[in-house]
Amino acid sequence: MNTFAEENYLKAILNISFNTNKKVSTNEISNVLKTSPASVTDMLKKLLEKKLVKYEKYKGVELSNIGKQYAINILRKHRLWETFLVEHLGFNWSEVHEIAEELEHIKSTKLIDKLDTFLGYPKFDPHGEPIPNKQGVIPNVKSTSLDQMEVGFTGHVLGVTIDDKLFLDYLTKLNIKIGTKIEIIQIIDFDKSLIVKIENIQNHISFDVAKNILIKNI
Amino acid sequence: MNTFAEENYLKAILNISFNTNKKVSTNEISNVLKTSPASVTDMLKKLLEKKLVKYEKYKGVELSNIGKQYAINILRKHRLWETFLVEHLGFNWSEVHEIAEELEHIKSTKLIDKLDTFLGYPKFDPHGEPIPNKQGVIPNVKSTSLDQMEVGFTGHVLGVTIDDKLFLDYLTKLNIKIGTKIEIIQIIDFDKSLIVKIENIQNHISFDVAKNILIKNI
DNA sequence: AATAATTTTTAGACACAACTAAATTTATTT
DNA sequence: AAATAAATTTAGTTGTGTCTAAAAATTATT
Repeated sequence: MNTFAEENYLKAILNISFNTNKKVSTNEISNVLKTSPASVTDMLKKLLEKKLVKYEKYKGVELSNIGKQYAINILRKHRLWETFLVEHLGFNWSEVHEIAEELEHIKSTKLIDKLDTFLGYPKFDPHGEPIPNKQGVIPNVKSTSLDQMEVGFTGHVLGVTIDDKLFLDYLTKLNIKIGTKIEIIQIIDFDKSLIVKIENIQNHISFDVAKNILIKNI
Repeated sequence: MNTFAEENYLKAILNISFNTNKKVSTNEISNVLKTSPASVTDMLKKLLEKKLVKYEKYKGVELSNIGKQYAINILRKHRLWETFLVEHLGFNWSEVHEIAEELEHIKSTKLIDKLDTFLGYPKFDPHGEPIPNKQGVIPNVKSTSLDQMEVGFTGHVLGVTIDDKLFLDYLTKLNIKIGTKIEIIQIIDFDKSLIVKIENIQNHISFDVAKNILIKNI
């Protein structure tokens, strides 16, 4: 079995390379995990030793097949617990990340499978992120971030791509949640910020916010 | 905040001294936690430093008020999680201990209070053990272990005092669970073992087993 | 292509929590 | 009361996972 620290490194590597599939740099990992680059190098050696990553000095890392399996399993646990916290314990979507960061390290496979059953095999977590199934298969939906769309576009929020309290609380204040209908009224050329209509109220949101909101891609 | 290891020591000290209220020895702790006595001494020094225990070299330990609060809170978390696992996820009472040993270290107070609410503020866990409330108050029921009773006694099982898989699986095989009616038919003088009637079937149980079964004390 | 800047790794330390072996203290016998 | 036994503590190591400072490798710039 792996330690918490090892699991957090695997998860970080998976997250960083999720869309790009490119090798991950030492610095990127140290930024995500808020540790020193030296610590990252130390850990990468350990993970290489355990054959959880493919790693060459100065050349970056990627997950091995086994490492990826582990990482996806942690993601599965994280997202199932988040679903439980929101749907059954009454947490709101901005509060659950930190708690799930701890719960995701609970080892029992039987536990997570029973939790999955209890929750009714959900495919998406409270942030719209896909939940890997027992076999590690991640449901995929074609989605696009809001910043890619043009003036006049109308669609519904599918999910968000970051799980940060400040961000989620801000969205909540804007009345944006999963399923919310959004219409793009105007795009400001200068900073690419957007004026959008949500529940018949106009709001001005930054490019950075739009980039982290996913909408259905027809 | 305290580490997992510290929390396990606090819990062990609480468990060992629960009924007696006497000081706990280094050896007792090392037996419970399956570590060396030397490790226990090291940790006791650390806990003393943090004012979580009262400890004098060679004289044994006891919990300080703060230490006791922490320990009771861990007990509360352990037992609430066990209740969740049995009542909502469909585990049986012999499977939940190991998992709860991990879950009890999840930090969030809000989580445990919401779990408590979700479960309906249970007073006893699946083994009949009392669950401390948010204030750390432990419900007390007057109970006696089965070995204290005499031939002819009839009563109902209130709970068990150890949370060991082998023991609980054995009880399950004997058809003993919480609420089960037990009648003492005979006590063997030689080894203090008991012949008991459970669901109209006679069984022979050892003194050791009887000692760990609690029955109502009228 | 040489130099500068950046990134990454190595070297050396440290805190935590465990260990074994040896020394010390306390308890029990004789 | 002295000798023996048992329990406990100290001393010295080890494995994780982190750190800082310095060295080495890679990338970017002139």
